[in-house]
Parts: sequence; structure tokens; C-alpha cells
Amino acid sequence: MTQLDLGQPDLGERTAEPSPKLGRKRDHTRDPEILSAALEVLAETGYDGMTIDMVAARAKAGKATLYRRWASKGELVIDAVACMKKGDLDDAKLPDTGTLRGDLIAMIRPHSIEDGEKKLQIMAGLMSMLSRAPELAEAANAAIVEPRAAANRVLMRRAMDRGEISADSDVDTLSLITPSMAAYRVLILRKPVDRDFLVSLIDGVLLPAVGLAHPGTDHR
Amino acid sequence: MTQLDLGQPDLGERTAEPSPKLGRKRDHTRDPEILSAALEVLAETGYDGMTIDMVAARAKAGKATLYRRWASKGELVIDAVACMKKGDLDDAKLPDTGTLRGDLIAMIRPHSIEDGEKKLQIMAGLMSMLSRAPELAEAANAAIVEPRAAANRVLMRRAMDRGEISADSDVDTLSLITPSMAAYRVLILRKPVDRDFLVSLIDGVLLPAVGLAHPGTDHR
DNA sequence: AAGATCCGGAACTCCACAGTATCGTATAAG
DNA sequence: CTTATACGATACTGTGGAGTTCCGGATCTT
Repeated sequence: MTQLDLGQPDLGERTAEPSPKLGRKRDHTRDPEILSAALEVLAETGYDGMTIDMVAARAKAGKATLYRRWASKGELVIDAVACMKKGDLDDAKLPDTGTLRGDLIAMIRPHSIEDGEKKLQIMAGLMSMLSRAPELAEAANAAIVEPRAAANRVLMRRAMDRGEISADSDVDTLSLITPSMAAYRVLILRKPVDRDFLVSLIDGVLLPAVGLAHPGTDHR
Repeated sequence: MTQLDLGQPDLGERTAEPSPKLGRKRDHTRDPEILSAALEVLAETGYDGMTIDMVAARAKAGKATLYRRWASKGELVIDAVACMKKGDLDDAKLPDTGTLRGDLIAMIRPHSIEDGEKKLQIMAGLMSMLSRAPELAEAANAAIVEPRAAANRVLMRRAMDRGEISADSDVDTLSLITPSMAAYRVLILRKPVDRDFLVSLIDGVLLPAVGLAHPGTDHR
């Protein structure tokens, strides 16, 4: 089956544990390992390539354990994708260097690059499902590209408040340039999204688009 | 099976018909219908969701006919994707209105929008395979995004020759903005790529990035 | 220690799809 | 008309994965 077929998605909600009377408490303590195993397999093989046995093996769990916790492969995947949002760039501990370029460059860190590539692989694995599972499309967007776009929006709005860039820049659209071009580069071109590439995007596209041209910027 | 498993890809080459001695000639006259049926199914269900029976039914052909012509599902898909390149915006019959903006706007036509969305659906269906089948990734890029990017490059270089835009604009990167942001919008956001969206991309991102700012452009 | 519950493992059923084989028919060549 | 070929349809086989069931052992509670 290629469908997700979650009758009533039941996305997110956990049917309130009634009363763990006796024996070991019903802790579901293996959930994180299982979900992260699912994400790994998802990134490596895609939704259709992923089998429940792969996930179970990776998490060193039994297949039955997965089915005790999730009704189907589809629900497991949705949960895994949703539980990935927690990410790194949560709050306003974004860089604040005083210039837009400084902030954008400061966002380029080895960890975020690595993390971004893995997330894109996951997105690729889900791609073909997105048209038939809108809730999955939403979850994937919220977990993978929105966080980064949101960070970019914050940085650009700050620059706007400082008067560094024009007030009628289309921030919502501009904040998507880096994510979507990185996606194209990784997924289709199969080239690495390294520091040099990101810097050239910032200096060659983003800053010019926002009115901060740099005749002499030598992309370094 | 989720793999493509083409032993020796044999991509493209048709083993030179030796000698159709007798009977009906070995014309392979149904190939186009079959390939286009394959593309339709691919766009609707993705690689793993697509079955040979679906393609055969869609093309009103027998399953055996497909296997007489292609050794496996994978080869059929590769052929179908490759045979899609022939597209529309081949030669230099691109618009030439005298301004970059005029040219870019003139490229927006109902047909190209529709065609572009279908191609993106196909790309989505192939996405999860791309990491394991480099030749497929190349074919998909050559057939789907490269043609459009190439057209954009031509228009921008013309503008450069006219002196309309700065000579050190990063044309190669800028030409990818529209394709990749359109892909994001269709595949992940699941919103339509209509004329308004494309115009706002041109006026809000591309032209500003290239130094043609427009304080008064009201995106119409 | 006794009792209850959860876990990992493994065997099992069921079904969908890739790929093969067969057959009757349509069509073109001779 | 005869003959060879390609075609569409359909029945068949084999495999792999989703989901289920069962069991022995581990772990917590009392």
C-alpha cells in the first residue's frame, strides 16, 4: 500500500492514559528511540522504501512494540515528522550582530548544515505522499522548512526596524529563498550545501534583493 | 521493490532493429502513448505507487506489450522522464520585449503554468528515488527544471548585454529562483503557482536582486 | 517472592505488485 | 489466402512487506 489511510488521523493526541494500576507503569519510554529510528530510515529509504522491520531493528525493538503504540506505518511516520519540530533555532537566541549580513552569516554553522541536509532527505522521502496526505504536508512544512524561514523573517524584520533595509521588502517571500534553493541543490543537483554556497546565496541573491548591493563584496 | 535495479542502464540507446523480415513491421508505434501514460500515472501516484497495470490500462495496452519493450518498471520510468525533455521553450523563440521585466512577464502563459505543475508532480513522484539513482536525478533535472532555468539565463544575459542589469549579477543562481520557489509552493505549500504569484516573485525578488528596484511597482 | 504488565523475537496470514506465459485476434507482407 | 508477427487480455507465479499472534523473559509493584 502506498496510501497513508489513517481513518481519523488522530494526529498528535494521545488517548489519555486511564490508570496504570499494577505492574510496570505504562511509560512508553522507548518512543523517542523509535521515532528517531523512523526518521533515520525515512531519510535513507523514503516512505515506501521504509519497512516496519527496518525501524524496529534500528531501534532494537520488536515489531509488535511499534504496533502496540501506533496503529499503522502511516501514523508512525506522521508522529515522527511532527516530533521533529522541536529543533534548534526555537526562541530569540538568534544571532544579533548589528547587520543583516552579519546575522545571516552567523546562522551558518556546521551543525545546522548537517541537520538541514538530513531534514531535506526526510522531506524527499515524503514528497510523493504530500499530495495525498495534506496533514503530512503541513507537518513536514512545519517541521522542516518553516522554522528556518521563520528565523530568516525575524532577522530581516530586525534589519527593517533598524532602517537597514527598505520597509517594503517582501520578507515573507525572501525568507524562503535560502531554504528552497538549498533544497533544489541537495535533492536534485545532489551537490553539498556548504558554507561557500550559502554565502554566495546571501551575497548574490538575498542582500541584493533587499537593496543591500555590494559592488565590491568578494564572497568571502 | 523500491530500487531501480537496471543492471546496465542502457539509457536511451535502442538496440538497432536488425531486420523485420516478415509480418507487420516492428514499429513500436505505441511507445509515445505508453510513455505519456507512464508520465501521467507517475505524476498522480509517484514511482512506488505506480504499477505496470495502471500504465497499461491508461495506455489501453497489454502489460506484456510494456515488457516486450522495456525490461523493467525502472527502465520504463527512466525512458519516460528522458522523453519529456522535448518540451516547449526549445530554441531562441523566447520573448524579446526590450526589457527584462517584459520578457519575464511574457514567459507567464497558462500553458507553461499548467505544464510546469505537472512536471513538478512528476518530480515529486521521483524524489525519493533520486538519491539512489543518479542517472534518474540527472534525467529529471534535465527534463524538468533545467529547461526553464536555461530560458531565464538567456533572458538575463540579454539584459546584461543591453546594459540593463549589472554585469556581475550571478545569473546562474538567479535563474533558479523562480523554478525552486515555484516547486516549494506547489509541492509543500500546496498552493497554486498562478500569474499573480509569479509576478510577485519577479517584482519582489528577481528584479530587486538584479538591481532593478521599483519603489512604485504595484505588482500588477 | 508473587503477581501484573510490558518488551523483544519470531512465526504466521494476507495481499498487492513485478514479472512471465499463454492464447486468440488483428494486421501487414508475400 | 497464407503466414508471420505484434498486439490486448488474462491467468499465473513468486516475493516482500503490512499487520497479527503468541511466547518466554525482564521489570516493576506490593
